[in-house]
Amino acid sequence: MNLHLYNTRLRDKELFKPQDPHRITMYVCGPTVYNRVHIGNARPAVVFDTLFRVLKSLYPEVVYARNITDIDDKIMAAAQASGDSIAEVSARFAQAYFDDMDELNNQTPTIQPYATEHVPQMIAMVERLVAKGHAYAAEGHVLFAVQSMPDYGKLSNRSLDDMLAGARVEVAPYKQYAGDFVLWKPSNEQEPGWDSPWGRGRPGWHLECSAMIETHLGETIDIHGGGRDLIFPHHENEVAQSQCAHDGELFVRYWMHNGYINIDGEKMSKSLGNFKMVRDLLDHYSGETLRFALLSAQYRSELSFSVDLLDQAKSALDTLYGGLKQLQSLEAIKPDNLNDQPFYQALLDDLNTPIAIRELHGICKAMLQAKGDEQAKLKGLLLSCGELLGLLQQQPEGWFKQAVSDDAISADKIEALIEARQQAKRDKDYGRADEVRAELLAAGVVLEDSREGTTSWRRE
RNA sequence: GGCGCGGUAGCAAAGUGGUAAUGCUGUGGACUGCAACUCCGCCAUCGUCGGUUCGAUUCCGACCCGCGCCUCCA
Repeated sequence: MNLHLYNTRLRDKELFKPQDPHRITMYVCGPTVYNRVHIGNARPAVVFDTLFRVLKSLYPEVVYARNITDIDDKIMAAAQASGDSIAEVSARFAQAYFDDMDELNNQTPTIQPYATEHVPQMIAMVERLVAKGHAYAAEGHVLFAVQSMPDYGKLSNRSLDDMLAGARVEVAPYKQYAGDFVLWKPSNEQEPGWDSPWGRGRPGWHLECSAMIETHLGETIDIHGGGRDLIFPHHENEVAQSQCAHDGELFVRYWMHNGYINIDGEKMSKSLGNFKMVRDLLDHYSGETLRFALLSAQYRSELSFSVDLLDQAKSALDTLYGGLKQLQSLEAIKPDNLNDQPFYQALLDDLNTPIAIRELHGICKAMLQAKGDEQAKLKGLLLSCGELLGLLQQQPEGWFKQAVSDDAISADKIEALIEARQQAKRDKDYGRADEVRAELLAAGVVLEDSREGTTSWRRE
């Protein structure tokens, strides 16, 4: 079983060879908790959760860490605006993030470290960088000297000269070189801060990840993931800090970056204001529908996000759950492994989820045509494959009857109307029967009569 | 200016040097009291122009268009 992954570091797909096949280490950049996350923030969570599942199917132990950044100027601003403390704001939005990620069927990462719980490690790392000549203190700040690292810019494939030519860099007076970035910055009395050798202050943006990776996963990790927009400066600077602190030891073996979610051809982002909050989408679509939509494109591709996309995801899931519903009473026979399955092969090829989903449909179709044990095996296969994607794990009845919005018609009322329609049908009063069906359809409920005369229902 | 990505049916999205998966939608039919579900069938020549090749959507070149990063960003 060979897993191939696209490695940003090499700009090529390559065979995944872990450092230690008994213990895989993966780190993914989590949110800065100053507000609710949008669907673009959810993409890496879903993508790397899927990778987490695949890795667990291949290796005995996978340590997956996803951080919570709970100290940041944006959190300070949010706290100021709301009147709550920084701790209250970050705790509230961290919990909101966990809730949203749960809704999307993401498994809980092995470790969810908080930046504020690793400040001593960050300070220690800065001290080491200063001692090794890679960083310098100036006016209460400590800066990383990018020119001290020959390979700086390698991950993002850019040279120092080119970067500065872009000229969006604000050159602070305390910088020795325009491209140097902040490791530590001073805090005033109103701002949160920690005592350090350079005075009371707080860490720069990139430092936390380096410190938490070192603390929990070691100097060299197998996989580091995040959105494409983090390649520079965030990940480039993480590499710089970590490798220089570790005397050049390789920091990350496989760098993985997911593409953006686009709306009308443009990147969804907070600065453009064209984002959709996960929470708001959940008012209209189930978490599983959102997850399916996010997996409908290969993770490195951009994904065109729209109401259409979500409707399509919902319909596709209806088809798959519809197949499972037909065989509800059939006991599934789970496969021992998925090794020979095209579905699995697709995922092992850099998480080709569109092909994996195609295979899901193929298995479902084959399942409905099969008989006996073969059918039970295909049902088990479909469920096992679905599990690897974090899909199809609920009862079909539950899928079809879940009410997504609060003002949906109740199940009791639906049942009552169905009984009224059954009576009308018995009376051959088809006009009345159709009336009831139209009434329910208007409320978003579709009726399905069976050959036996029973009627089941589902929400659209 | 530097670096990079992409243009495939109405929508979404794979893929391959030998005339293009899959899903959704639409549509024809079977089934149904009528529907829904299900089943059978139909619906693209892959941005443009050149080149290489027996043959290119797939390789090369040019061009057009769109998008991204260049210290807020998943």
